[in-house]
Amino acid sequence: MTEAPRKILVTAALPYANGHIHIGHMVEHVQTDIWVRFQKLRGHQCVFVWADDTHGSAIMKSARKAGISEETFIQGMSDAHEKDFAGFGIEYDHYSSTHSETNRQLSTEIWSAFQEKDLVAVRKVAELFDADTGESLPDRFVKGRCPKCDAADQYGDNCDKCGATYSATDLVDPISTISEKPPVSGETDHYFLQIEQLHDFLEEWTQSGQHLQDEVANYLKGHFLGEPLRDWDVSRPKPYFGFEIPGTAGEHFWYVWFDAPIGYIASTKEWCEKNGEDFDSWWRSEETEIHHFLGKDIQYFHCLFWPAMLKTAGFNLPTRVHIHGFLTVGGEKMSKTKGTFIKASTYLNHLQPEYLRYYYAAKLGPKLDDLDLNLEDFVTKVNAELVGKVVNLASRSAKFVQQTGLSASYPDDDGLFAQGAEQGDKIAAAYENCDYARAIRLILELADRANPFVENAAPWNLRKDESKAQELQDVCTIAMNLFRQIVIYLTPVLPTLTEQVAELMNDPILHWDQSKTPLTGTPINKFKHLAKRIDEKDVTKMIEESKTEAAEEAATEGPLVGHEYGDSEQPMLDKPLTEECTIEDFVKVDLRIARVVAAEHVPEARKLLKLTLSLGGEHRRQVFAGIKAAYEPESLVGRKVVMVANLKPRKMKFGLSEGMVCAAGAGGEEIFLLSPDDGALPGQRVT
RNA sequence: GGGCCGGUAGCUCAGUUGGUUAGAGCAGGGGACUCAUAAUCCCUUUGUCGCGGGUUCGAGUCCUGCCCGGCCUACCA
Repeated sequence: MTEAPRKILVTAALPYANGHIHIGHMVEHVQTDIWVRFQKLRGHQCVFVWADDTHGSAIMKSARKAGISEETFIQGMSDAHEKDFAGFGIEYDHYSSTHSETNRQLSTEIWSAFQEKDLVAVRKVAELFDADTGESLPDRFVKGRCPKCDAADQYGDNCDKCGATYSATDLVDPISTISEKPPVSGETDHYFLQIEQLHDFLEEWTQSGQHLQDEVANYLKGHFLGEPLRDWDVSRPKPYFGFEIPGTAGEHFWYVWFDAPIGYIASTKEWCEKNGEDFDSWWRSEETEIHHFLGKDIQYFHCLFWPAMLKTAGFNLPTRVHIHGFLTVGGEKMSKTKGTFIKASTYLNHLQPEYLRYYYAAKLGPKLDDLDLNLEDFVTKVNAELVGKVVNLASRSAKFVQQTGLSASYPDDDGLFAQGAEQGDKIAAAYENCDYARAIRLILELADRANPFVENAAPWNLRKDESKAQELQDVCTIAMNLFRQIVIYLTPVLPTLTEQVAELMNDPILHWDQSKTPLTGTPINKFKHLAKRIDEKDVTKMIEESKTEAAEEAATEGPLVGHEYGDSEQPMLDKPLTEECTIEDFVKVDLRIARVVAAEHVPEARKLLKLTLSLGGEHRRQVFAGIKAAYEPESLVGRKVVMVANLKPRKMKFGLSEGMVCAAGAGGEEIFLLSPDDGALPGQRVT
């Protein structure tokens, strides 16, 4: 029952470039990947595009904290994201960034459409700015005492302690979390999209029952569509990391949520250009289905603003928006202190990606319910179902046919294989509806039928009687085919297992319909373990590592540690960190304690002093140092400094310089030599 | 306070348009097998289907009130 090939475009929510991927994100990524792999396996043209979401205040802040440019920051994060996805077998067709030229162009195009339809309004908005950087401060970037209960250290939107909500301008003794100084209030122009003009369209689109889950449609109706839609503020004043709004002379930028979803289109466009595809056939064609996967936290963006944008600019509307719930671990929100805030990379240090893919699949339904990762359940399910029932089928029958291969024709199996083939339609329907939990249940039923078959046929007994060689081969041909059928059904979830089985049975698995025809006459390769059981210790180790990571993070970037000293961030801004180096790189530089034993002016030099440094004993070095403006020679004699002792000597106009002394400072008169604490001796190495 | 979702065996859940004695897996108990990754197979215990009303010949399934849990939201998008 093969359908006509469909043309399907799929997206997952764009990961924000402000942090690493964790196992909560993976729920969505696995959900999406399974759906995409399923569609491809069914023979449809299915393309999965996505990108990093890279703009906004949070990115600026993080980049600054890291002492690097935003561009460098988002590139590094994007690389890390892609690595995590690869580790989990997420097979997208194109990964882009919202900070791309294509996205800028498309954002401009959509913006123009709003302008042409006269749907953009400009109004003054009161807001707070950082005193140093002049940045507009989102509520979460302002802290102060709650105006209601006086609790300290509260964000500008609501109070953790008493639950009061207010605006950032109401905070008592507010400070900017950027400069730690009181913010400055002011007023700037903001650009708004008047989406109320599209109210009727949105009402119809969201309530049609075609595109959204019922809960979502109800939510939108109850919260937004029951009254006039407020104008949507899509601009932020400079400085802002994002795209400048055309015609605003660099004063205004699009709010990150304006250009983020446009990244779906931009990524598609890039993919089209790379693959010689016609862009309009994907985003301006009735033939194409568009499916978005995302979490319930961002549903209103995707179900109100986004359709409004697409409608206005004349793009395809989403065929279906698939919204999922959040991940809990052990019934609770992920917690850093409990070690359940597990990064994707941390998981991969300890466990196989397919285990989590399987577990998520076994628990994912089409609703918005939260998914709970119960670690005991996780171990049990994977070991009992995946390894004990499914994989065990192969490991108990493959080796009996290793010599002979599969029978030339498929033997009578009392309709077992045919039943499995029939079940395939139900399984496919479950996948199609994102009811993976149901799909897995249906698949396990097949395994629960196959194991008793092997039990009753008892190939281990047939083996003992040479006259039953044919029967033995037949029994194993059946067992291996039942196994393979199950594996085909699990392919969207467990792509690696499928590859292993294809190799074992010498027949590639490329299409769902291969589950309808038994494989015969092929050789069977030597059996190798297809999946290890989970060792609970690995789970424990993973939790421990997560705890350690969280503790380290808290130590290095504790919220306001050190802020009482009032150290400015300027030096880091002036000279961002250079690229990371290894300890091997570092030890190449031999830093030593040295004592200044002589110092004199170099008459012809504008900046240099000539120093004679002692490394103890008879070890002397002559060094020309550019510190003339800051130090008198006589004040230096006798003091200890830090020098680069293995620097290649350099011939200068005034003589040979045999090293460098270490100093910091802005330059000119502001140069400060490093000195060791008392006790460090000349000649000792700095490590 | 409002909205949504859920409350079925110790645990995780399934129960399709209301229809006979309410099911599965795991865990527990007993047995078998020994090919397999202490896997597998057979047998087996356990339920006031959250509580109270109502509709119906008949309700886990529909209506209603309440209790409990989760998520969202509280004039913010």
